[in-house]
Amino acid sequence: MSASQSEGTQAVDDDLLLERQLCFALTVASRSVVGAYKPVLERLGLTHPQYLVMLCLWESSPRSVRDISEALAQEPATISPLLRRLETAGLITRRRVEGNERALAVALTPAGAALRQQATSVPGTMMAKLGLTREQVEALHRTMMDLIAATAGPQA
Amino acid sequence: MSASQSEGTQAVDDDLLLERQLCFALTVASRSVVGAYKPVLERLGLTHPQYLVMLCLWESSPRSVRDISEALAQEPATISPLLRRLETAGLITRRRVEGNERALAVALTPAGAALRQQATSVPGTMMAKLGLTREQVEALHRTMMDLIAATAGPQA
DNA sequence: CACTAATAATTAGTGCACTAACTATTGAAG
DNA sequence: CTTCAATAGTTAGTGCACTAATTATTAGTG
Repeated sequence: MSASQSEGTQAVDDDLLLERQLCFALTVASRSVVGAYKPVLERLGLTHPQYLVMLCLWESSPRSVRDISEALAQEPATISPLLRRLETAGLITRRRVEGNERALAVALTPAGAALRQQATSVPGTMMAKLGLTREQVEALHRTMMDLIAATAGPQA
Repeated sequence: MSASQSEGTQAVDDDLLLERQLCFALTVASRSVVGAYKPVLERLGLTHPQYLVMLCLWESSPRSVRDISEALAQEPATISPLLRRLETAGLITRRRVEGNERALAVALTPAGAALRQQATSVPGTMMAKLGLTREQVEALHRTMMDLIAATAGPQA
């Protein structure tokens, strides 16, 4: 029952302490940070996942659902209803691509494009709110990307 | 090309690049790690949030809903239906506390307590799966706790 | 004691995320 | 050309997470 240590049972038991779980800290951190974004994004009328989709489209505008879902590392089934809500909000349009009737062209409306201006202040606001320097944000970002790579890693 | 430099607009625009968003990296990392747990926890018949509740109860068994919700940093409204499913699975019981009819005593059943044995291998399995050393896990954990503290910090 | 505050848990409603199943188009092969 | 597989999106179903509203009990105050 050991775990590469000399003191089998106790070490394994300690590993089951809630506070020691990386997965616990990670999910709480994720929810906390998303929660911190909430009031800021509310002023744009966006939820956090919707904000990510808009970031996506501000970078390049007519994109397919699959393209967006890959950029955000999410299932198309998750993105689909989310896009419907953004369309209802008047920020994007969904049209079939001519020449490929099964693909969808998701594009910004003028309102959606205009929202970008208001969004430019979000990263700075959040950095201030979290009390992080640009360097700290970048370090955290690298750490997260490494972790993502680890999950996608060897043989998953 | 950074912002602490002389070129204002460009830096702000760069901040809106999806790939640079800490919130993006963090949510993807969280989903990825939870996803990596999934097949491992499936063998215990638990989802990831349910696993966290069980960790909680393995540490101390008759606990109130509020107590659990505070330990997990989640709303009681989130925990409530989750506990109902754990009760249906036969892992916990929910009984009113005598002497305080509004509080609920959430306690492990023998089956719930027994499941702990099988769970002892989870942290080690996950460390191996992610290719992380104990030191790396601890460093990541500290980083996340710091980030959580930052969101709870100054004036939220 | 009656009235009110506060506390404990649940329910309703919205939205996100996943898997599995389904429709519809496109492309490839015989 | 027709069949069959691959691709693109959507829908259905389960579960998590939050806010707001509701019910029930307990505690405090006049």
